[in-house]
Amino acid sequence: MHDDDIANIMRALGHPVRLNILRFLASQQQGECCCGDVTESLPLAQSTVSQHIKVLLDAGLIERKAHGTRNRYTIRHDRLEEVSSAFGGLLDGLSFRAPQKEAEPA
Amino acid sequence: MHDDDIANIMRALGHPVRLNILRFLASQQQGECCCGDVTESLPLAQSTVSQHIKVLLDAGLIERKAHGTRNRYTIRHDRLEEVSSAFGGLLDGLSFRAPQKEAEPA
DNA sequence: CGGAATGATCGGTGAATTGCGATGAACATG
DNA sequence: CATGTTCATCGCAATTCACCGATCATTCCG
Repeated sequence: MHDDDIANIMRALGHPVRLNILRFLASQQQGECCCGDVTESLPLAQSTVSQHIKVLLDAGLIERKAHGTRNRYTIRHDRLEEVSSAFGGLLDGLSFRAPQKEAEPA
Repeated sequence: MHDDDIANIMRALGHPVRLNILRFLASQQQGECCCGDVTESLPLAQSTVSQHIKVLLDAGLIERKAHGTRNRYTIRHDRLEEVSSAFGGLLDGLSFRAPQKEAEPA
């Protein structure tokens, strides 16, 4: 994963409403979870929620499955794994300046 | 850590230049690392770099120490730990909708 | 004290984000 | 086919972001 991808995903995660939506989806996982449900759980207009959902979609964090007249959204756990490891890698890279040598000064 | 804090930090991490700056700081850790050094490593104006540094500062990800006429910047590893665990917690919360029951169906 | 260097901050510009209501496409149902 | 539901998308306004050059405060040095 490149910096741009990571940055993209971080930006997608960088809004409290979006975190809320993700959490809501996670909590509803097994059942229905359409845009309307999400909208009801938030003090925002439907169009705004749809917008936020689109950001999450574009970042690849959620998935849309058409289901009759509704759209069912689910979290992409596979992607979450990737994000997790990319983030871990990022933090690793930042920690104590990844030494070039294979052993630390004994 | 609240959603707003997490979102804030994610937003701070949500720009490739800022990731670059962090990495650069990490790589220079032991020595000097002032704004000028960072600026030289990027195709951006000094004021822009300073701006990005401010974002990282505000997010608490780096630290400024005055050092004569220069400012020395360092990564706040303590904070990075916090971020790491907060992020882990977030992902945990999103994974497989944290079951209410203490045991899974055996 | 008079430069020179460093770098934060200010003002400005254009692009992107966030929010909204309104519209329109897709689908189910009578 | 007409109607109702769901929701993505389209303007639109307000705010924030990213970037820049210019300026100003601080500090060092002669």
